[in-house]
This record gives sequence, C-alpha cells and structure tokens, in this order.
Amino acid sequence: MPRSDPSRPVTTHDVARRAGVSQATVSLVLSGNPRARVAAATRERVMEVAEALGYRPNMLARGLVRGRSYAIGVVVPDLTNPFFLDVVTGAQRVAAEAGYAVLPGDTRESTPARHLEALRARQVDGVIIDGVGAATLPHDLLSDLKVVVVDEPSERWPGIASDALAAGRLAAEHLLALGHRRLAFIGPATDVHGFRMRERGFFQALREAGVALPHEWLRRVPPSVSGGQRAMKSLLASADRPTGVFCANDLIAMGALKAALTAGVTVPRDLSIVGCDDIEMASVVTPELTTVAVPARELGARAARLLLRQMNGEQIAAKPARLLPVRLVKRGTTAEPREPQGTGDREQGTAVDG
Amino acid sequence: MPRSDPSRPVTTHDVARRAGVSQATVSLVLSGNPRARVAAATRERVMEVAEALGYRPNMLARGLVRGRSYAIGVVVPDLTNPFFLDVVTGAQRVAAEAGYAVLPGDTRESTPARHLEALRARQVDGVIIDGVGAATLPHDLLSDLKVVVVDEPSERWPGIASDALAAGRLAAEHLLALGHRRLAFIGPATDVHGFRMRERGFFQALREAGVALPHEWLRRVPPSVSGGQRAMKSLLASADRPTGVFCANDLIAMGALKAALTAGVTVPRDLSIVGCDDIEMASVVTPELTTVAVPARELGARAARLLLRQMNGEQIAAKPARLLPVRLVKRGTTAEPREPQGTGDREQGTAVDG
DNA sequence: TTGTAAGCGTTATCAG
DNA sequence: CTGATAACGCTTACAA
Repeated sequence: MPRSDPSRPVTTHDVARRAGVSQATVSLVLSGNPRARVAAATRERVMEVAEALGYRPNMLARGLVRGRSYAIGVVVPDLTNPFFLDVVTGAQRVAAEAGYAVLPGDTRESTPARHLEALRARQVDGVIIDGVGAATLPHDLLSDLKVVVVDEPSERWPGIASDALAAGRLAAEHLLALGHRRLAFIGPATDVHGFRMRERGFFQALREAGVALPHEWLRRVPPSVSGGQRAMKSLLASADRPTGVFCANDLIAMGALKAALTAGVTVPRDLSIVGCDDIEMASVVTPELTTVAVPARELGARAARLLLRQMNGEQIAAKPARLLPVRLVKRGTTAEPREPQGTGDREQGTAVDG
Repeated sequence: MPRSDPSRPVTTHDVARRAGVSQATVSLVLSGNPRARVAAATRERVMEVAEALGYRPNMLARGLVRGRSYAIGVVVPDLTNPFFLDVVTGAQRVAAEAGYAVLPGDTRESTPARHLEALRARQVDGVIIDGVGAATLPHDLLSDLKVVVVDEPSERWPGIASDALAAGRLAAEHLLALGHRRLAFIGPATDVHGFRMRERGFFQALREAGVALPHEWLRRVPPSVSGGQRAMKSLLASADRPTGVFCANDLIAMGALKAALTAGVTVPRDLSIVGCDDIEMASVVTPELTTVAVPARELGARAARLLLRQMNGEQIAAKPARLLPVRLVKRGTTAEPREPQGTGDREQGTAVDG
C-alpha cells in the first residue's frame, strides 16, 4: 500500500508523513544539499521511506524554485547530417552525466530564431549553437541565456572550434602533393564560419602553391548529398574538367562521388575527391572517401562542458582556448591524376592507361 | 526601462503591475484559457504591456500547476541509424506544433530502463518507444505514464506499426521473381518485433515458394553497417555462396554491399542485395540499394499524434488501427542471378562452381 | 468582469 | 538538528 491515491506521484509530503518528520527535513536529506546536517538516524529513515514509496523528485518544482530547468538546448542546421548529430550526441553524454537534459533541434523546417524562442519558453539554462551563424541571430534572443558557440569565434560568447582552416589546407596539400593542379571546390554559400574557414584554408594553400582555381570550378550548393550531386553533374558537363575536387563536407563529397560514378567517371582514376568531417558513411561508400576528420563528438562534449561551467557561475572568456586538431584520412577517392585526356565513352569506358 | 531588475525574467506580476490589473487577470488573458471572459479593453492593454515588456510564460511554473511538463520522450536503440532519427524527427514535428518538446535518447551507451528513469524524473507526459522491446521493460517504469509503441503490437499500449511482415515478403518475392533460389538472410538476434516480422515475412514467402534456406546462410549480427560487413564477409568466405541476400535493415545491407565489393564480388551481377527502411543513404551508395521503403517519419508523426490524444484524456485502444504500408524500391543491387560459375581469383579463392 | 487566495512540489531561510 | 514558513511563477476556483 504505497500511498493513499495510487495514481498521484509520491511527494516529499508523502514521505515526510510516512517517516514522521517534516517535509522540509525530507527535502534536506533528499535534495543532496551539501550543507544539510541531518541526524544519521533521521536521514536513514527518510531514505528508506522514500525508497519504499518510490519517491522521485519533481524536476519542475525543483527547477521553479531554483530558477533553473536543468535542460540545455542544442541548435544545429540539420540533424540529418551525421556530423551534427554527433555534436549533439557528444553534448548529450556530458550533459546527462551532470543531470541535464538536452533539447536538440534543427532548423530545416524552422529558423534558428524560432527555435531559440521555443527553447527559452522552456527555460533552458543554456544553449549550444553550431552551424547556424550565431552572430546573425537577434541579440535579445540570447540575452540572459548562457551560450556556447561551436566552430564560430565570437566576442560575445565562449566557444569551441575545430581547426577548419587547417582542414581546408590539408585537403589542398594532399591533392597538390598527389600532383593535382586542376582543382575544383564545392561548398555552400554561407556565412557559417566553419564552412568559410575550410574554404579559405583550401584556397590559401592553393595560392601558396601558385595554383589558381578558375571561377567555373567554384561551385556553390547546399551542403547536402543532392547539392554535391548537382554540383558535380554540372562540373562534369563541361569538356574541361578538374582532376581533383575538395568538398566542404562529406555529404557534398558523397553526392559528388555519386554523380561522378553515375556519369561513368572512374574515381579516383579520373577524378579525386576529398571530403570533410569523416562521418561514418564516408568509409562505407565505394570507393571509400578520403576526407578530413573533424572530432564532432568531442566538439559537442566540450561545448557542453563549457556550458556547464558557465551555468555554474564560472566566467569564461569569449575566445576559444584552442582549436581542436583535424587530420587527413587518406582513403580510396584520391590518387595521382592521369595525364589529361578525353573521357571514355559509355560507362567506365575503355581505360587506355593507368 | 523594461523593469526594475533588468536581469530577472518578466513575470505575470510585472505585467500586472504595469498594466494596472491583478496578476490573475494577466494570467487569464495570457494563458489562452478558453473560458476566460475578460473585457476587450483589459485584454488589449495586458497584451500590449506583455509584449512591450517581453513577457514569456514560464513553462516550469505552468507545468507545475497543471501537472504536466509539456515534454515527451522518445526512446530508440540508435539515433545514429537514420531510420530512427526520422522517427524522432517525425514525432518532433507534430509535438512541436502542439507545444510539446521532445527528449530523444538512444540506448547505445545506456539501457532503456535507465533512460526511462531519466525521462520520468523530468516528468515527461509520455513516451514513444521504438525498437527496444517495450514488452521486456520493467512494468513499473511505464506506469502512470502515457506510452505509445512503434512497430510492436501490445496488449497494454496503443501503437503504430509498419507492415514489417509484408516488408520481408516483398523482399523475398522480388528476389524469387528475379530467379534467385540460393538465398541468405542477415539480421539481428533480437526480440524487437519489427525485426522479427521482417524475418518471418521473408521466410514465409520462401517457404511458400518451396525454397529452403540452409542454416549457414542465416547470419545473425547487430543491425549495423559493421554487422552487415562481418556477415557478408563470412558468407563469402565459403565456396558455396548465395546469389541473393535480404538484410533486415539498410545499415546491414550497406555493410553487406561494402563487404561484397571489397571482396571483388560484383553487385548485382554476382550477388543481389535487398535492404529494408530506405534511408537516404540507400540511394547514395553505388550501386544504389534495392530496399523496402518504410515510412519512418510518418510512423513518428503518428506515434506523436496518438500520444498527444492520449494525453488529452482520450482513451485509445491498445491495438494499432492498421499497418502502414511498405513498398519495394527496386534499384541497383538486385538483378537476375547468373548461371552458377566461379568467382574472381584473389581473396575468396577460386570457386569451381555453385 | 476582475480581484483574492489557495495551491502545484520544491528549496531555502530561519527560529526553536 | 529539525520544523515552520516563505517563496518560485503560474492556474484556477471563488468571491466581490
């Protein structure tokens, strides 16, 4: 016989009554308050009764009085992109350990602003923002809210970032080292800092090597598989083709790979492709995607830790401590370029030489 | 000059004071209570002031008094599997429209029980359970909680399901129609109903066609890419190989495809592969995966609607109304089997005949 | 029509 | 060490 009304959740009052102490005492022992000095015997009894009754604290009530919801939001552009999902997952793990819930949300069929709005209504204690251009958000949406930005330097909020510039450089250097000079770039037209830096790093390394990239080989598409497909298709439509291409993320790269194979272009023999992120699928496609690995989960985990520390009152500098390193993962979509030549006829054509 | 303490959120009291009415009146007009009869002028003024002050209701407080948190949980085995992510996304869309937040969580590095525990602590109003064998969960974890199960018939809770039996049958019939008789199955050893039914449907159709499947060709692996890879690798290690294989989900199928291509087996010429789910990646790999499309987002959306209705006090029968239809999507990994013949040289050895 | 007042389940500050 | 008691911000009878 747990309690009177079997359908009502057990409260501290129920426990108090049953244990013969005041409700406040129950709260004292059950709320894990460090400076709560309760007699061992009392504490024991309260805990026993709580256990027996199946008491579970009501987070809503606790949150109301403590002025915190113990929930954080994570805003990303697209949860469908495994990279962002990993960021969320990484954050979720450390948040969960600290007793925080994570409310993830993407802005595919909404806007960052609307999302933030909803998160605020839920009194989230903080938000992690990744890939949606935090700087462009209405300022008041983020006031009186702890925020951490991922992959975006900010004067206003602390953040954590990967070395996106290096990512672009690594891709360029790899392609260059293989002997490629006819290079293309496929990436989104965006103000998202991470993407911009990947692009900048790529072009920087190209410039330093004295390699120019013609305008027609800079393709702007959404950072998705279909974007990559479209870009590659049009790139291949011209007689004058690049021998290597860097894609701003793996989704684009996989789309590009798909389009190339569909067009009968042999990868990497006729075309080398480098992606960025190193999502799991990168090593599932055939040939496996050469890419630049970015520690997504680690980004998410660190962002969460930063947020947690901030919510615990710690003041954290707006400048990110250091950039998380990225590394080139050489796989099957890159190789030395062949001598310039026409493309085969149908399908894979008849390769003349290696 | 919004209010006295610029760092404290605006409350109904602030609005009331500023509008010269009582706090209760503010609540009346702002809480969207239908049977709240407030003078038009008063309502107008309150709304203006609320707007001007930037008032946002505190969901915690509202939830506390209304006895609801306006949040639901979704428990799936693996958010990394795009299928489950779609279920979550589908649920999220309809939940958001109704003002509900969703707390997604997977059981990769946790257990369903632990997750439910955390969700209850947050006073979620209900949960959607998919792919984790709801029937095997400790009963008391789901008491006094509204629940909807996905892809799992239950005496206890209402649910929504796809026609998993048909999915398996469709796969078998397709392979059979192409002329395959030497068939294999790769799927998880699980008590998750959806998986079991896919398997059962497959074997049912096989039996009806008088086709037997030798024990060695029934491979049990985790429902992941690496599981599929492993299974296919060992399947190919034997001289006696199947000509067609049905994989319990697309992740397995993609792993199987990968392993086959890696082993130098040409798909679909030497081996046909059918997956299940039709995740986006299924049409990105080369060759594109033939699969059975399952309406993941629709499942999630309907589950959420069912849950919402339940939370609004509606009594909903435990038996699912009807199964959502699945359909075969013929793509590039299936074709007629070749006449039995040897395999390529290296690796798998030289098979003499089938 | 509007104001008063009683909670919702906690936490936290005080006296005892 | 423990028990009243006052919030937390809001909803909702009920009274004016």
